Amino acid sequence: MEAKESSILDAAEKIFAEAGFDGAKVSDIARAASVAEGTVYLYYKNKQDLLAGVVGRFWTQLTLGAEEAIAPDTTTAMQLEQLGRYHLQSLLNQFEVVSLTYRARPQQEQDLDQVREYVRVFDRIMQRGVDRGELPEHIPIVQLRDVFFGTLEFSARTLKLRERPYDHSVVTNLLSIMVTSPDTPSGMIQGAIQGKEPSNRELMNALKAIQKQLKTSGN
Amino acid sequence: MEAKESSILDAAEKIFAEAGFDGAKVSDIARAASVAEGTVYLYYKNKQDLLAGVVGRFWTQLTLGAEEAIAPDTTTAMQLEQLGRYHLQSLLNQFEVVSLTYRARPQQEQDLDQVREYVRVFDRIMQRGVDRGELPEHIPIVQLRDVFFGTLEFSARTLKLRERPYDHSVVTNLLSIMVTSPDTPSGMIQGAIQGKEPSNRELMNALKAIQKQLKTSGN
DNA sequence: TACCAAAATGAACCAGACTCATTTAAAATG
DNA sequence: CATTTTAAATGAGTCTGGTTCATTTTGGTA
Repeated sequence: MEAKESSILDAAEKIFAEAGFDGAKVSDIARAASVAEGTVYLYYKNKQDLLAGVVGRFWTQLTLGAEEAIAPDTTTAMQLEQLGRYHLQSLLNQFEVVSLTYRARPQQEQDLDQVREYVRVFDRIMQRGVDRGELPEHIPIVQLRDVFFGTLEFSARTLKLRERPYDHSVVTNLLSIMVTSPDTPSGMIQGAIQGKEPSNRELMNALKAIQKQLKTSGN
Repeated sequence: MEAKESSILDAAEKIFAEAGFDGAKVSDIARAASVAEGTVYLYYKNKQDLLAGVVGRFWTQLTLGAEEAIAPDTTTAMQLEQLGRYHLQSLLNQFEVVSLTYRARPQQEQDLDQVREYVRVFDRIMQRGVDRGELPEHIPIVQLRDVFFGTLEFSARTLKLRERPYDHSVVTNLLSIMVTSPDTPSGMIQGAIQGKEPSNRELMNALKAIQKQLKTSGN
């Protein structure tokens, strides 16, 4: 039966999430899934492998949700904002399961693949932005991917630590420093603007810099 | 004896780093430290607490090293670059110990404190930048801190995954999107510049944006 | 040297992951 | 249907490794 496997996964996710990996007993998971302890081991080699199953499924589903959350026919900046919002909300809503990911990493390669699949959503958005001419040709996508996901993950931890809910300014600030749109000449400046008033000195600095750049660059 | 406690920590760090938390046996650690198994429990409540000790010491030492790595009398951008270089190098050189941090998190608050102490190095640099007038007044330091450390941690993972050594462009790119210096009007643009040629179209866009900004903002 | 408190020891204990001989259910065969 | 074959499920028992604690050793003091 296929249904049994996923019922074991469901039980495992529940128990892992509420007790943590070490705190969860395989016997508890078996009971929650209404099977004998030995049955779990027919489907998963060991407890680690079971965790890998839970984590892998989570990221697969997250990928599906991400594809849905992104409007295909809009600007790159808008798509990044949608992905950012979706990602941060998911991290916050399912914080425990996300945390389990770190427990799975070293072992099974399998669930790393799922994570890899997930980050490709970002790569596709950026690549399309380049193809459309919305982004410079030689933009370092891989490094920006680390900026994007790294920032969101640390922001999620910060919010959890301070027991704060989802905060959209995290996403907009992140985008303002990543994407140069007509309205956001620079991340730092943008941050200051939304904090209070725009600082003319900062704007002038940036302006002069660009003018110098234009003059000195040969093309 | 105080020396015995740190010799146990040394042994634990070594064994944890090479075998992982689960793979490390307390009996192995005890043998490596040349004490009996029970002696370990005189100094640490349990295996988790021992891990917290290792992790806590690591971050404390990292903080000391960071303070040293930063020249006190230089620009904010330079100090951030120094901290970034130091941090990324440390993450790469001691990747295993850093990974152990995640295993310690949920439990003991103690070692979280050490991590908190570490990130304050960043806060101090930024705050000084504001005080000196190098940075806008209302810069969102806490969010930028997540950008800084989140990006570096994810970049370190990416480099490890691809078995690449320290890459300074990670730090410079990060700074270019975080800090608006005279030479880096915008992160995206800067990325394109160092990738190949500067894109005039991008520069013009940013220029026009700033001009518009200057006109429309009342002050 | 005798005494004491603190430090150290490691055999024994025990929780919990994992195994496997046995049972039960399902499918195939005639 | 009855019978054989195959697969799935069971849970009592094994075993590993973290933790405890009665006993021993150490180092200082009278």
